[in-house]
Amino acid sequence: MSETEFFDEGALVGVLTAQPLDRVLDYKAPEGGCFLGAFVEVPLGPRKVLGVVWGPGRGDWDINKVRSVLRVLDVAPMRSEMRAFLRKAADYTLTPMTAMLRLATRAPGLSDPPSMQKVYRLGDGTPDRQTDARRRVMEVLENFAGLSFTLKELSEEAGVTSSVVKGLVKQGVVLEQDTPRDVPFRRLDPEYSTRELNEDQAKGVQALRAAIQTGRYGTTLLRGVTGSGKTEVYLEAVAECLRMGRQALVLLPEIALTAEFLTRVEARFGCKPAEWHSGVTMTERRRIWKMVGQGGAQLVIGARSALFLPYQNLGLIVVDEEHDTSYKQEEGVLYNARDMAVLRASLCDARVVLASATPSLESWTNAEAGKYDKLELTTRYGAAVLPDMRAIDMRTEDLPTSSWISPSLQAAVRVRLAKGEQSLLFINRRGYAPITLCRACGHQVGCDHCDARMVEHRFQKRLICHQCGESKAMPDVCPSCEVAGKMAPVGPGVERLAEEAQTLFPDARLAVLSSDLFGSARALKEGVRAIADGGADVIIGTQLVAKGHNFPLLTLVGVIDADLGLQGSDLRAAERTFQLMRQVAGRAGRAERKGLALLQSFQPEHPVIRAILAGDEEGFWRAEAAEREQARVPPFGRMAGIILSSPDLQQVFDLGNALAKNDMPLRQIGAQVFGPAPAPIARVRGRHRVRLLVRADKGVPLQAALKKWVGQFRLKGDLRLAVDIDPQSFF
DNA sequence: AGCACGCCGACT
DNA sequence: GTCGGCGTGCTC
Repeated sequence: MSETEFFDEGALVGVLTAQPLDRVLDYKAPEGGCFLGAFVEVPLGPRKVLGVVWGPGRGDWDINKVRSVLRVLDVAPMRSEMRAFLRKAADYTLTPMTAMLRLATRAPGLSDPPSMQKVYRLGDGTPDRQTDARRRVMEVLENFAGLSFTLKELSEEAGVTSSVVKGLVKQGVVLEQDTPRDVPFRRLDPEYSTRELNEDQAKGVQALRAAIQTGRYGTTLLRGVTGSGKTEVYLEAVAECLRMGRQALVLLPEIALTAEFLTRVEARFGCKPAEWHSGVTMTERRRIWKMVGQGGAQLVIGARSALFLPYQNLGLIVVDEEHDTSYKQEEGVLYNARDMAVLRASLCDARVVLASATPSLESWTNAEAGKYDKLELTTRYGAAVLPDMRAIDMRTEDLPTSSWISPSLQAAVRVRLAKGEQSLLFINRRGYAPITLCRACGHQVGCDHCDARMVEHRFQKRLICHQCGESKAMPDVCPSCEVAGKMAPVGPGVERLAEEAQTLFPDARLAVLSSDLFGSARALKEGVRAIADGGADVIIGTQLVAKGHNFPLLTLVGVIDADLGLQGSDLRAAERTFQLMRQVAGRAGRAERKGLALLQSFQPEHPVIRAILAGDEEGFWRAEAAEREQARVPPFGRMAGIILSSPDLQQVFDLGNALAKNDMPLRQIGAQVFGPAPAPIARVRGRHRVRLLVRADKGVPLQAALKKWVGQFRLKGDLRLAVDIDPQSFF
């Protein structure tokens, strides 16, 4: 590629901005010229906006209207590989480039001058009068010589008010200096603390090291059952990457990004890595963005958006829990972080490690086909062993209505209680009851803005829509037939299960673990720790508990409804259930005690339940792969979803029908259209949503056909259309 | 995305 | 008469 790398002052340059004008805009290069990839500030209408010099100008805009780039920003220019990554990701997901750029500049104040802060250190003057407070300040500065303090840090450490420090500054005893706020992260030491590895782990580490040393792209699927020490293995891969002088990124599902994990990283490398997720402050975001771009951050631990940081020498991306569905962004830019990690790595000669106890069928298939290397950790760490897994056949259990804990499960819990061990009752439903029904007329309380049912949350004494967050008071009178006192909860949620457990085991200490019962991530973490330390005998939990916390006293897992997720037409339902069960089952008996997992099921002969119980992972994957291959669905075919939305129901259906009828561009590549049908949630925040599904064979130019197909229609008014490549949810 | 322009209903 | 509703169009 012969691209001009530098543009002289006045030359026509194309600038990509984050404004939703789907094209690169022409500007004149500023005074002093600019490099390709430079971050710049440009005038756009009455505003100044951020942009990136994307290439030579197109020259098709009235030259008299072309304005000049205002200035080049003082940040590292965007590397060509990053531009290629954004372009390819845009092509793959059918996302406008401007939206991609927005993802890549998700840090505030990039156009501000480097932010400065005042720091204080010891000078060589002596105070006119020595006081207690002044002595304490000087002691602190002497004890931590070489470190610099902010005013707040220093005065707090010394236990004085800030005026004491200011007074010392005036006399030259303490020096006040300006330093940049965005400082490099402390260097991580790959040799800081190495840990004894078992044979399996050592073999895995060796293979990963060799792979990283090649300095080439490649993907490794790292499979390891819960407790097999996956984290230790990939942290050694990180260490090797750091030794090579390259940067590393560890992606975690947002919920798994805990202080506990960061502490582990710190224990391995001697200091904390950069931490990137939605809860990080704006100043810290800007620091990370800038430092990643200039090599002042070696390791980022982050949620999926960390993939779009401006790494200058990325050598390794670890995607932990790669099967986790939260890697697929479901709003805004629809991308799957796992796939984008592979794309990005392939463009910058980095290694990818996909880690999971229960890989996605996509990754499993890629590994089987030899596209990914395979590493397996089979030995469990320490003395822990996999639990026994058995089904409880609910058809033969004697269970009154509105109860969900079968006699067999009750008996198992009682055994644990007698031995002082913990039991976990797992149910994948938040709230008290999923349905609130009027016993007089059959009316179900729904959300006013969405087509979702309102879920009763008894702790909060409200009905909540899990889609839009809308809540209302629990009605006493039926909103439909106006009969009073007939509203009744139907079905179990985690809160209701807790109620039942309390009645069944009145002397047991109960703990409910559900994400919405803790105000903050910190409170949640505290709660989990207290419970893990033995603060409860019976734990009732939702999805949340399936994510990697260690409960040493836990020896029984009871899955209330193992059939949830088997019904329906979701092509990944079986896979999800399998993964979830395996993970929850992985909780039991992580320490020395042998665990037991009991799955309550109305169809224990279902192949998925049978495969889980048999512990036959390979068998499950093979059977599932064969079914999908037969149906030519992912990963053996390709799918795309089209979501249309508008406040006007008629309008969305009209467009949906028009799309379905004018499907020539799709027929040309042999793809089929299904729908239009109401989307998984047919109404969200007052907008009606309709979905079409497209299925195509592998290897056909699906994106191009979709573009052509969708491009036939101009969207009027408030009508919106989103293309979702590789959709994850189907109803 | 913003922001201006512009064309129709109820107000001091 | 005009204040203001938000539909349409423009930004290099």
